[in-house]
Amino acid sequence: MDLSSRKRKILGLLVERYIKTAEPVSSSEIKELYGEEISSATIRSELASLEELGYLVQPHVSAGRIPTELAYKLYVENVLAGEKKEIEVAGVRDYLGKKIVEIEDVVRNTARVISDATNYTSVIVIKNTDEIRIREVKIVEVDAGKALVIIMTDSGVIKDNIIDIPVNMGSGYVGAANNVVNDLFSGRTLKEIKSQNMNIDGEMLQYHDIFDKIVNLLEEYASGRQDKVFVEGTSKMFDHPEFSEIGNAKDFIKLLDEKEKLGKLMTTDGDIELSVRIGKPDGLDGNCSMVTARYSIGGAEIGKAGVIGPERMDYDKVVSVLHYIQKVFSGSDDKKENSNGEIRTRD
Amino acid sequence: MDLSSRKRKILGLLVERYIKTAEPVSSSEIKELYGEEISSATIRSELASLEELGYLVQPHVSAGRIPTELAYKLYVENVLAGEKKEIEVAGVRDYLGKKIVEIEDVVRNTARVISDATNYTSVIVIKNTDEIRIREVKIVEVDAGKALVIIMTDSGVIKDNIIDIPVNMGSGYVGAANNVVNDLFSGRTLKEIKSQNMNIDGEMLQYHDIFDKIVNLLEEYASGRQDKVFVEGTSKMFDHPEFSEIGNAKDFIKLLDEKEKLGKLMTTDGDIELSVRIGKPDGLDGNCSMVTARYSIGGAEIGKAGVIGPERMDYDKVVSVLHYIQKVFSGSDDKKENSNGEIRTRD
DNA sequence: TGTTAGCAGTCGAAAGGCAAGAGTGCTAAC
DNA sequence: GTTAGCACTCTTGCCTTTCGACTGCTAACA
Repeated sequence: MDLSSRKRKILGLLVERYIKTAEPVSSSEIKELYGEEISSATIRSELASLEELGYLVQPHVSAGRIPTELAYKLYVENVLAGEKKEIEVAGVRDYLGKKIVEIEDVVRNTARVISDATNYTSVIVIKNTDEIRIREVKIVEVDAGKALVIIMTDSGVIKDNIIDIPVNMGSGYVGAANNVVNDLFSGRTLKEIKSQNMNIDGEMLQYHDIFDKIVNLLEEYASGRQDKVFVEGTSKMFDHPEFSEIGNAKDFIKLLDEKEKLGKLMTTDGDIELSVRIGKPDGLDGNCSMVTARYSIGGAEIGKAGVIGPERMDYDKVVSVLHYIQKVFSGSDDKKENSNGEIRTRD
Repeated sequence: MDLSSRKRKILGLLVERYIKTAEPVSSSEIKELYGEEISSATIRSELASLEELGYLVQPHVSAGRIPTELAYKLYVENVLAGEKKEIEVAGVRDYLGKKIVEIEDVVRNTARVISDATNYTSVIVIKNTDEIRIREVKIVEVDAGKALVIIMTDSGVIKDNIIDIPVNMGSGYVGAANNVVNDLFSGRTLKEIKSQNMNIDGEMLQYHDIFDKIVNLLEEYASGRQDKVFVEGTSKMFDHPEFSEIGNAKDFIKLLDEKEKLGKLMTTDGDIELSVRIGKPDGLDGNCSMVTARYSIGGAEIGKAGVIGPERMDYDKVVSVLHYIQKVFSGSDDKKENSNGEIRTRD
């Protein structure tokens, strides 16, 4: 099943060429690219053999070859195994100056930067995971029987939500609840909170209700039902010829339109640092591909950032950009001290 | 310049027919629709006359006629002048049960409902106007020198923002600032606050800085730079044949992609209850039309809700749906009491 | 003067045919 | 195992023809 080194070289050249031109690649084109002396006839016989092995197809008999999913996967393996290209993406580091910023603004801007740098549509999902570390919880009464719960983490304010609280409990009630809840939650992740099975007794019992509601809120985030999905650069897809056919364009936009489905798709690959998914077998319709990377800000895991585009995608560039974003936002190449978050990088 | 009643009738039938079929309408088709006995030759001469007047064009000599912008505008005038169709849109009233909900969730869902009911792409912009009445402002310290400002209004929590505060001011500082700020802001609109020229003196002087920052925040909202734009049902555009040409589709998606521009476009028509804009002269490219309506929740003006689609749009339906949404959300047909917001309706 | 039937004329869309070009597979020779 | 040469296939573009849909015009009629 292993390919000869010549086959590998030819296949690699063909994939790269096709990524660039979106046209079937002929034997004579490869001859040009090959470097050493070799005849097109030899290449033709290699191409025929690669086709037999399932790496290539011919749209029709008098056309060149185009790569199959299998070929892309092999190509991507090589990209991931090799050194990442060093890419500097303008405008990213500006966000790192301020430590506390509204997380959604950072995310929206990150998405835009990724889209502009890669020229593909980018998607970021804020996964409300139970790995996020809570810095502080604030309960603020906003109306009779209603309170706003604000959950602050290392990476900013995640979300605010309204909960019901008991009425007629006196003016000190909310303040006291605040203290109790913070004793229990501050500095912990939801995972820890759930696994720790806190003991609530004596005076604390009266806040049991609020405690439960906050855990419920946190779990609601963690369940993924509330994942927030940000899409930027939708119109970039039109720059790629596969979407000049109206049917493909429609499928693509539909995918982006259904935010929940898209969010799920982004997160189904689990905890992989950087994952590349190609075509139908990976749950993507209409010969699309998706490259996603873990997305952390200053050590706190936020969710996934990624790119979605045609199967014929510039994987090398996309992987490099995402890798760079990952590196910068994780804070690992920054002198900034990070108190309590783990830092994860690839290298 | 006034049209004969027969011309008006023919033009009306033609526009409606074209809205339905997206095909040029022939004289014999109109003959069928006309009801009374009339020959196609007569209609042809009327059509020729309407073309001369600028209401119709012929794609080519052996085709039927299609309406021009002028014809649509006349048609829309009639739609707006006539009785609104009574339309009941499923799923809207569910949101009105709870009074305080996160405003963004309501908006997102409203947008989806509008899109589903009309079968066009819908856009809602939350205009951070200075007409929004502030219920309460909460300042919460989140970090040394950083505080989270939460602005609550009748229609929910609008937004939270981080501001810098003086360091080393003692633990009571933020609490006291809260009281001062609320004395000044609660129950007022930004407009009132700005026009009132509050006098800040004595003890209050030390909070001057915070006061200014909050006013700045509010003004930033009001300036419109921070308008939030929600788009739903992007893929619906593909259901309409004008977007089966890739160029048009691209223009349309680009328009939706540039959220700031889109937001501005939505709000440039000022304070009109329900506005219809058709084609280039109204700032829209690629024969698009846009119908927007004032969008209030329980008396508090939120922004604009609208629909964007091809020039050949079912204006009658769209206007009815938006009118219904407006009516329901304004709270005017609901028994729910509304304490301090003005209620505005059309009828 | 307005309305109508009839007819010639125009133009687009679809279908068919032809030529050019691109690229392959095969074969035979090295 | 590699290569040159050649026949073969299939797409693409272009042109022509045909068909059909509508119109505008004209002449007759109320």
